[in-house]
Amino acid sequence: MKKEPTTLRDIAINLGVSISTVSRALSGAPEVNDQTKEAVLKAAKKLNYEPNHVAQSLRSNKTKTIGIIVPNLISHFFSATISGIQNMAAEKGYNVMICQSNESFATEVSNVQMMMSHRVDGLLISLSKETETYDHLHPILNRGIPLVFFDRVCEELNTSRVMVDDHDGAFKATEHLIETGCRRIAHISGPEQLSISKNRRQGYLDALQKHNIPVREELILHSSFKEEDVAVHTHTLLDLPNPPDAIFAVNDLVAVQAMLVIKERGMKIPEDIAMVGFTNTPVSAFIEPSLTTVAQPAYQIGHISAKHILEQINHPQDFIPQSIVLKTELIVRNSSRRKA
Amino acid sequence: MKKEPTTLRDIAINLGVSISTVSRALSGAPEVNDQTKEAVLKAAKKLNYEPNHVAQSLRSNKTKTIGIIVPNLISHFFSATISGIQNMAAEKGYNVMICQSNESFATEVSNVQMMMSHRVDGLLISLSKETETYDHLHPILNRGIPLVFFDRVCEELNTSRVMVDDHDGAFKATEHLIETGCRRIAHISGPEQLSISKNRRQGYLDALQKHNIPVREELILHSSFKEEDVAVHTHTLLDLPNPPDAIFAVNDLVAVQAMLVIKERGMKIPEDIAMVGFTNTPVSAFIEPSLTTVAQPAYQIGHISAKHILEQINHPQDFIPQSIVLKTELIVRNSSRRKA
DNA sequence: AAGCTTTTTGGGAACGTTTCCAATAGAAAT
DNA sequence: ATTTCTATTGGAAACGTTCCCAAAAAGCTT
Repeated sequence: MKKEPTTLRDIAINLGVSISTVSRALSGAPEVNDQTKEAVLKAAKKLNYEPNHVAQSLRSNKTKTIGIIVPNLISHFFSATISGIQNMAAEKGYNVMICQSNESFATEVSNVQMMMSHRVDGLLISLSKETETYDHLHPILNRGIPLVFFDRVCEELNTSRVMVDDHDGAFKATEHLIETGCRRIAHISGPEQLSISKNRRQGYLDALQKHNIPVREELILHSSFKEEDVAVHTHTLLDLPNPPDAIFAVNDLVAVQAMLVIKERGMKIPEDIAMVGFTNTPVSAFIEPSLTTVAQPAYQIGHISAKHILEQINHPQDFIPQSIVLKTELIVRNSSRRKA
Repeated sequence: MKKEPTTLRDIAINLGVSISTVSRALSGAPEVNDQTKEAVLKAAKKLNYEPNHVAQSLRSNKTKTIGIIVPNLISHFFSATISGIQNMAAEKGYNVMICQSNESFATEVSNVQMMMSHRVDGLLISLSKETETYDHLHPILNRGIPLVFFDRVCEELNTSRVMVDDHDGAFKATEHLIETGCRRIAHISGPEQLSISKNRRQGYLDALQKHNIPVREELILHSSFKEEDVAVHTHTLLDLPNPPDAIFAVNDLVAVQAMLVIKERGMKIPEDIAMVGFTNTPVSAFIEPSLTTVAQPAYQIGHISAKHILEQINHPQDFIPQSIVLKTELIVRNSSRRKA
């Protein structure tokens, strides 16, 4: 029933040569005679030989695998990123092992441990929203395993990072709202410890400052990414004595949830209140009104992250940690189009 | 700089005991003395021991890894499925290795080979749209590696399958259109060889037949999933002398693309033409008008697929191939709401 | 024909585990 | 005191590779 896979030994016995010779023939070593090489290749095919990657990994101390840890797989941004990573990895002969932290720090810790046990050649990670300490990553660094953060990065550790210019994107978004005549611009931010929350918030603040618009603390709210949470915050904003005339949300998901509440309350977007999101999720183009947003090149982020970590894996000597910052693009749609 | 990971041998030397003892202590074997066990555990922690999963795999002939091959990672359906798989796998102590075929048969073949090389304990696959033969999967079956198809299944091989009742979903969708008064119902199908295309098409046909509506061949078009392709087909349908008053699309993506063309031509949905999709992608709820669709429990599909393959892995003796068919749910939204 | 280099091959260790089998020690039983 | 038993430990093989080193074979040179 269950047939044992063919090994080098099987081929060697079949041909009456040594295991070493078979190994050399299959790995394309130059010292092996052309005829024997041909015979080995033929026998390998006949016996359906498939190299045992596990044994190769043990022997070579390289797994040709890169680990990926993301908060979730389901949101479009992360799945697009992973798509970019996987395609680049495959191109270079690497495979990917994927874990979701489900936004839980504890799960992230055990994911990291698992990746270490698995002896991945490198680790790409986007932090969970709960992550505030980085001790769980020290073993990775101590062992010299290449580590690259993407999107939700860690600014304390001396590693490479791939991200977009969150500050600039948020700045452009906010400035755009100002230019369309909004003056009471609220910001629904994300979990405070996340780099993206901090940077986008700062971009928002700096845009206000540039245009001499005073910051009103009550217009800045931190949300977890949960739907109920966003709804509550939106109601809070709309219930203010002097409610906002625009909301800049930390991402499209939050923006969309807020829009639902606004529409439910019978208010018009953008006439009563303008909306801007972040990321350019597919939904943003289709929702009514279509959502102005800051586009992040998700696939590119993955592609570049993978490329970068592979370089670090294959040329560890000339590696210096760097922060790769990609450009965002403001996509103006109907949720912010109003006569200024 | 790069520190070598601690091995059992390191712990053994550190304590002056044998490797066997260390191994037994860490694996919780009963024969080991309580004091030595404790000492070993302490030393392991002190030296940051992390079991070498590669060595364990080689020795045990089990990788505790399940492979996943999907056409793409980026579409919501597949990422949701994978999320379900990964969470279930993690719960049972397994990890996942993921490949995208990018809808290419050649890539799928090499993905399968890679999975074999990696000695995955089981393989979950959703076929590429180009896949028409299954020779590349025979080695998997011959070696007795559990293989489970999901969503885009193979009906020729004697393996387990997890899918939704595509026929029933399509039937309900078509019947719904008929009930709202549509009589010239077109169907934009998918690649012909895909099981989902065949089954949804048949559901559509059977609903027409049940209601004595003659089938018009010119109203049934097969599309690749490419956007341009869908646009061309939609124009073709609308240009017919007797154009359709409804379109049932093989999935939401196709439906949304068709809607764009319809709106572009200045026609009203659902008044001029009603639309129904399949899958219940997030976009379908937000597009204007909101899209009536047949909901597939994507996460559940993944969860159940993983659960099933794990049972097959761990209890191969009492395994019998089965087809697990999940229910769909028709979600009526505005794209098909018209006074009948 | 003997010595030399070059080409090709084989043997065996090693990677880090697990596990079978044997060995030791002490305790219990006679 | 001798035997028998149990509890605990160590040694070594094995999983399938790769690669170092030595050995054999073949081709050159003198």
